[in-house]
Amino acid sequence: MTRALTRKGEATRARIVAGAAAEIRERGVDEVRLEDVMAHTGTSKGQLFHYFPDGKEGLLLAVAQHEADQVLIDQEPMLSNLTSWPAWLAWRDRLIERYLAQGVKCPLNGLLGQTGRRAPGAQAIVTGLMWRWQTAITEGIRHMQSTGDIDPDLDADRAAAALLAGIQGGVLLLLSTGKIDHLEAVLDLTIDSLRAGARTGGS
Amino acid sequence: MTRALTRKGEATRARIVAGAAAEIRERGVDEVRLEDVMAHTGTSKGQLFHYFPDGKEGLLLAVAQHEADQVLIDQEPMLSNLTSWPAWLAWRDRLIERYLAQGVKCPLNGLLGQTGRRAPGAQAIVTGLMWRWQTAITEGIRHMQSTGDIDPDLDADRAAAALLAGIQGGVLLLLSTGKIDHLEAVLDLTIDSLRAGARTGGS
DNA sequence: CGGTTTCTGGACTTGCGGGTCCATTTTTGC
DNA sequence: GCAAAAATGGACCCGCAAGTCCAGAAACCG
Repeated sequence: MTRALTRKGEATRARIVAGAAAEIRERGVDEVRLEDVMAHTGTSKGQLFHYFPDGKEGLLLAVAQHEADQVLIDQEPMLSNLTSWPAWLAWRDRLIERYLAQGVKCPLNGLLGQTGRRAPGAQAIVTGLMWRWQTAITEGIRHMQSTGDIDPDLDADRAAAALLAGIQGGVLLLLSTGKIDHLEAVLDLTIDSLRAGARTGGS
Repeated sequence: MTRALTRKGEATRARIVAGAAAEIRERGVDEVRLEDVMAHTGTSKGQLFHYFPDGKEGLLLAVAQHEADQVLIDQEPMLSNLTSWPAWLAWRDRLIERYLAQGVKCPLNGLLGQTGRRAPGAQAIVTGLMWRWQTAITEGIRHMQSTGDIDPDLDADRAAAALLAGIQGGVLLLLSTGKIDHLEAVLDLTIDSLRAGARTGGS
């Protein structure tokens, strides 16, 4: 049933999603009109509603999923290979570099709150993104515990939760203040803290 | 010049701001129509534009300021008295309790991104809030350093930045997932980390 | 090929909600 | 008490952008 898209159709659909995503990143969800998407992607209103029968709602949902996936892809291959301290630092550097580059034009900004309100399903997309993100961090910590680089008594899930929250807050503050300082501080201090109780262990 | 409000006028204005704030907390910025504010506060359109000549823009700005102030007030008197470990824990408990209670109905949700887009000045309000918040935390850390409860070599500003980011992210994740776990993890792990290098001193 | 489906373009409708206006009532200050 | 200023109520306007519709072009498939 989802079948019914020709080659050309699929290409157009993808073009719409990518274009809309870019437009939203640039100017914010509620500043982007369907008309803007049309202009930016060279499509007509008929096409928009052909590919997204639910209108803006559906389009926003597709964009949200697209952006959520991108957030994790941008952290690869580092995020899936947190197997040594240099690897952790490389990941840290990638995050800083990534968010410094995009500055205020953050996909999360569109996802959180804004998209969340409009599209009910967007909430699920955000939750899914956070879950995958945190899981990857947890696995990294577990691996380091298995090699003795992190205290095995540490609650990996809890530590990953705290780190993820720190990152989210750091990005949030980057959006508000324009400074990367918070994100840097969180990453550096948290990673240092993880290194602290290495094989010396204990209370 | 700002003078021109009678007793009654000031009361009405305050009623509008408080009512609009409540409405926005409940249903989100872009779900709240001027009409809703009117119904909820028992006012007419004429009044709204009488007190907020800039229309919705101005009203939103006033609401944002009101909510920003409230966020800090809700943390008092703990936030301004981080002078012992029990005090820190009391502050921690207040935060958890506060956010657990309000759950998804978070003023920040309205402030960040949403209001920020619409009202240019809202950005400044958020920045101001974060600055005041972080300053209070920094002072708490400095005080603990002066009593020897925290390693004096620690960069208080940086640590406060990280903690603030963690809190923001924790709240963000509370909004997304409905779980308080992230916020708890951040507070507990960060405070533990601050306690760690007490008077034993650094490396 | 030729019938069928999908794709594309764009004119048109519609409803919502912010903003304007002014007439009336209440308060203020002398 | 009385003019001036502020407060109130609500009818009206108006633009915008989402959504509808359909006719024609292109692509698919046997």
